[in-house]
Amino acid sequence: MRKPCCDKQDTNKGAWSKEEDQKLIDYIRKHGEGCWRSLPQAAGLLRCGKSCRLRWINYLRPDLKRGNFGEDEEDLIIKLHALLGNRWSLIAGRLPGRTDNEVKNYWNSHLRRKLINMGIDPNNHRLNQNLLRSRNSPNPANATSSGSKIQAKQQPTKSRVDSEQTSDAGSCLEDDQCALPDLNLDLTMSIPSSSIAHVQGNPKDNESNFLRPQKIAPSSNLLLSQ
DNA sequence: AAATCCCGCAACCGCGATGAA
DNA sequence: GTTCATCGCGGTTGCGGGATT
Repeated sequence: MRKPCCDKQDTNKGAWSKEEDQKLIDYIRKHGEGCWRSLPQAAGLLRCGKSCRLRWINYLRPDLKRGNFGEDEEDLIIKLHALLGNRWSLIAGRLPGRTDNEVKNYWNSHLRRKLINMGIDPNNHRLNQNLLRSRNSPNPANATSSGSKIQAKQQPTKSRVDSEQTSDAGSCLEDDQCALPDLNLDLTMSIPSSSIAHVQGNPKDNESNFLRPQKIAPSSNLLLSQ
């Protein structure tokens, strides 16, 4: 049994009711986001602040797109994952109306399997060595990728046992044998003018800023060319 | 029709980062 | 420089419902 995230005994857990949703929406409409710690009490909710924040960000925000991912979105996620690894918030930041949780779930439930069926290791985006070998072997039956559902079912169920979950995808870009050789992942950012002075003063900050998604201004221009 | 399996999604938890005192 | 409170992220879990047996 998991330990509760909040010490308080009188906080609700689990699925949100419509009333709770409405309270949260009403409160944020009036007062805006922020100060999640004190929000539940102020809004009359028996929830911890963390839970409120998550509910708002992942489900209630008015600018959320929801619905199925388009092919262009799928492509973008795959490319960004190849470059960034499991930095879901950073990836979601390039997909308007999508949340990190949504992108993460979609990756784990759809895209991972899709790549596997294509013979690509979803962790490092390289062609699966076993598949490469079997493709070279005289028995073509080994190389087939049909029957995707059956193949998927042979995978250990998601992360529950799956140590593959952790990704070193970012490193594949340094490798000549990356599975996506035609991919030009020229992911560059234009630094907001207000922060240029800081960066110029300390060139090493370029890297650290890039790896710190929450520090990237929403207006940052992350260019992805192909 | 009932039982079981499996998938997708919402929500929770732990932990690192950050900023204020 | 240290401590503490809070926020935000990524990993993980659990439930509901559809698919399969």
